[in-house]
Amino acid sequence: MPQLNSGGGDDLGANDEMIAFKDEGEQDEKIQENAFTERDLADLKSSLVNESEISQNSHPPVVRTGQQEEQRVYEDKHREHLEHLDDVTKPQDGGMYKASPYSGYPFLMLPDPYHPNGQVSPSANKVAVVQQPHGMHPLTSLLPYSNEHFNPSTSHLTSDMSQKTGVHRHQPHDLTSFYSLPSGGVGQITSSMGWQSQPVYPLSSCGFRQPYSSSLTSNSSYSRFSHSLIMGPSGMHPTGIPHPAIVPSSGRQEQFDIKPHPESKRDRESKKPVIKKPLNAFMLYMKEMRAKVIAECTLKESAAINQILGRRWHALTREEQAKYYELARKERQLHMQLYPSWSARDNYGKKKRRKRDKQQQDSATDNSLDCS
DNA sequence: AATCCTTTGAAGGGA
DNA sequence: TCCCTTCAAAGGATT
Repeated sequence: MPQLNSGGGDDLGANDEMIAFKDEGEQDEKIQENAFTERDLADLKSSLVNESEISQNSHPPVVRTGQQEEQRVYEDKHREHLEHLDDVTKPQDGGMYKASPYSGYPFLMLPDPYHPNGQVSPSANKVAVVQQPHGMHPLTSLLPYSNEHFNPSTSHLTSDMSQKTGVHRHQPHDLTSFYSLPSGGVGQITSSMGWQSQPVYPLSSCGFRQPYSSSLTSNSSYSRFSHSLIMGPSGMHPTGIPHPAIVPSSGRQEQFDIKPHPESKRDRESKKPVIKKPLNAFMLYMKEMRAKVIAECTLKESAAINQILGRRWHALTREEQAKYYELARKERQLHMQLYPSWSARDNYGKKKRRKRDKQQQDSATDNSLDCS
């Protein structure tokens, strides 16, 4: 069980996450890893025969002008919105949040305060945080997990009891303030503001898919989520903000179809939305950095991209990793508060995996990555 | 259509 | 306490 009550507030459960650093601490090792990370792209590409054939004539130039323009428009559009974020940004986070460079997705970005020489890399040191409507917590991405918990009148949020463990879960913050949305907030949330989907990076210029078009109307965007947990009487969550953590068990969000069609009771039950696991630090890092890797190395295969990201993750400094651990900790914290009875075990068996020889896989992996 | 691949970290269960 | 398994995201590849 996470140590939720270790320090109260945002200090909850921080220590355990830092344990992961112990094996990666040496600074010289970091330098070496940083050195080979420059080569990892070429290494992986060379290992991918098909990819290398495609990209042998150097990397195609990444067209960013459109993206930058969208970014500028987005920032202008939401400048006023962001001005209100100071109200909900905690002191230790002060000054860390700023507008996301990703257009069409309302990230708050965490510029890296630890970057050497004060240099800020284009995107490597920014952490995507879902932007919230006025008066909402930066981690609002996890708030509307369920209608019940999102209801401002749900007073039990401040202190909930886990139905399974009986562990008393204290609220580090007055979450009711986070849940409270401005009246009419549903209609005020534009498609460009809403985080109705997974984080989407504007990578159309480099061929990365954009599963959710920014041109979608609010209704069309929200229509991906239609379960009673998140939908109001009109087929929408009372807040109008569905969350990516809730997806129909029948498939991915983008595959979800709310069209009413005859279904058996069994089918309906089988399509109950699944409360997904909160993302860990590395997953958050991957979500942010995937687009950058794709743009840099023109790779699309996630397995190869994840290999690169895994190595880059290890190349990060402790401070850089700490940002993601902190975000992940807050995500878990909110997830636990919103779903006290949820267990990671609940989703076991949702994926049917084939058994494979792990040792054989490991040896193969070692060989393929032996390029440093 | 379903699953695999590939990464790290969290969580849970069994020994 | 340790070890193992599963899942979380992603999308092309494979079955």
